[in-house]
Amino acid sequence: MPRLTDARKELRRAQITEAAVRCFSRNGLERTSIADITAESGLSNGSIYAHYRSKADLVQASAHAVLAKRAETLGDYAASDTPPDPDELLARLISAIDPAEARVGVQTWGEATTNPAIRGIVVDTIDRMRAMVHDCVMAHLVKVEHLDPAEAQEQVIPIAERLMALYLAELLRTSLQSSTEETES
Amino acid sequence: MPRLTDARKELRRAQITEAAVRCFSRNGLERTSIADITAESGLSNGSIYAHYRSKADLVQASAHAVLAKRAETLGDYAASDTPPDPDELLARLISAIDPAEARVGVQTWGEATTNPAIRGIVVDTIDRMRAMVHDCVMAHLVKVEHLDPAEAQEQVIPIAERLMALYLAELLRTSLQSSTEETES
DNA sequence: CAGCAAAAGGAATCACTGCTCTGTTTATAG
DNA sequence: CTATAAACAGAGCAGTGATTCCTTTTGCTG
Repeated sequence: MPRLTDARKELRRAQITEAAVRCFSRNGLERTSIADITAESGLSNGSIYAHYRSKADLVQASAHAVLAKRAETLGDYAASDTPPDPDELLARLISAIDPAEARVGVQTWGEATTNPAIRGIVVDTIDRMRAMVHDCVMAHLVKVEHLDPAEAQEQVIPIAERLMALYLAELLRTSLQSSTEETES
Repeated sequence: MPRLTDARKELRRAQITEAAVRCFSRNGLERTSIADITAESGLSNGSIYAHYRSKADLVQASAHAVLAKRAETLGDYAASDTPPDPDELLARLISAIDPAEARVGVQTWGEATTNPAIRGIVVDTIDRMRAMVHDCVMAHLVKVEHLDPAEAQEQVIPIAERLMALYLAELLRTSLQSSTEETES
């Protein structure tokens, strides 16, 4: 049964979402046409539909890719066994922000307000990140600050909340800076 | 020279933007057609174009209306001569959030990432709000906490930054809650 | 290698939407 | 009250863009 091997198929899908993300970051989710993505990916109209059922499907996959990548970055820090202090963690998260991806991320927030599928992805990712930040801060309070777990439990929530808020605000700020200048990696 | 008196003209414009905001909050900026706004406002296609040059123009006016209203709410608190303590200020701002407007607000963030006109409005409003929060916190530190102005100057920036971030995060959180249930005022 | 199904290409389709245009109605100034 | 120019209604136009369909090419399996 000749068809693309799974690995190759995954590559094509990635190639398409990456092109899509570039287009989205430049022109927004809705003002990007399939033709734009066709041109950017070097593929053709029809072949995109061989990999994604519809544009909505592709937008969903792209949103997921961008947000998941962001959560993964955080996951790396969270896994470290010397938990960074909260301000340090925030600084690292902020320095890992890519402007183009920030733009698409903020676009997904806007889309999420009216599109249930995207909302699911956004809410889910934010919740997961919040939980990781929470754990990270908790670990720091206990391991580095040597707080009593019960005491740490009391302090951790507002700290995690504040970190998430500052991070989201920074994403917004980045996304609102000159959109047409910097592009490539 | 017979035409609508200025007050009446302003009323019509407001009637249109209010209808537009309701549509946007339900379906998003791009998925709302002029026909939708026509139906929602009880007016007709042609008459909308008598008041707004284009859809982009109308979107801009609606965005401005939503954001300006939000800034105005903050302005009221800032003008008070008994400056609220920062947490109190935040609580008040949050309680003044209207879900439908939060949705449109977040949509404007997404739009701002690729639309210079909207970006101008968004950046401008956020800057103005940040300045007001800054002044408000400063006033509280000096008048209520009786800090030395020089000392207050040092502390005010991170506090204002944190307040803005928590407020923006709350706007986002609100906008991501069930979009199709609650609507009316 | 050969055969074949899937993938790629790309022109054609079709629905949709922003905007314009032509009367018709209405609010205002005198 | 009347004249008038703007506001309004709503059908029509033109352009756009997602999706489909059919043909050609390609990568996989036996």
